[in-house]
Amino acid sequence: MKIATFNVNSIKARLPRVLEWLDEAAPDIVCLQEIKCIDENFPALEIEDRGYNLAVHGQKTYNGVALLSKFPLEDVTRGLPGNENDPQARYIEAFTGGLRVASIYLPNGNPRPGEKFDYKLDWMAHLTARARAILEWEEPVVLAGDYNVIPRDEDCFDPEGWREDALTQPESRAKFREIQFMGYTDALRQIRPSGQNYTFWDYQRGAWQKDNGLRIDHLMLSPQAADRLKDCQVDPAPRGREKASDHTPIWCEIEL
DNA sequence: ATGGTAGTTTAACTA
Repeated sequence: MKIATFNVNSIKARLPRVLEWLDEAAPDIVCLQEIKCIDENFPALEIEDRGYNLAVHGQKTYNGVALLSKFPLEDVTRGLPGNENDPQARYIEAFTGGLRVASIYLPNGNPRPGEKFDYKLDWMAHLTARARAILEWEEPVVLAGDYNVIPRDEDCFDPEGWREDALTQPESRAKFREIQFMGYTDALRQIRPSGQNYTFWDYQRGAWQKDNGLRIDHLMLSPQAADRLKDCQVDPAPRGREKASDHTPIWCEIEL
């Protein structure tokens, strides 16, 4: 079972890129973030033509997440349980193909300090609570998406330059580690304990050409998923194409 | 010190 996550930065602007990536990478389950459209405007026909079922939690202009799966999507949850009055569409979860999968678009949190950073930490507290609740069910789980957290300095091209950024703050990193300490495994670091493995390069200042990247898109696995993890890779190719997203896909293979 | 890019939307926000 191949599970991928991809922050597309507008599904409308990115549709040709996403379709060609689906054809070449052939993931079984896909978590999309920043679709930037309401549910009715999601290009469902083009995706369903590729054999995917889909569940969308959309929003006008900003945010928006979706799940694609070759298997039926059951028990679909839109928004984080316990955070029902959150106006921002950043979480969708479902049971599909024998796994529980969530597509996560965690708040950026800049500028910091301020209400954006407070919102980020509050949102992470709700995510942590959900992760803990799910863990008790002892299912294979993949919590995948754009976490907007650089877990360690080695995951950033310029740690000193990013020292004041919301993505590297001790509070952000501590909440990310809390998910690990309760029992979730960072799939990429399980398979590749060291090395860059960036998933994001800014559009500005030639970041892609200089390989000035960040590792902020993560696949977090419950023990029942981690025990069956076979591979995990960043796929940098989509970032180098015309009309690319500023993120690139990352995927893992789980033998169920 | 500023600006550099992209998307949505059409001036300003988010990233």
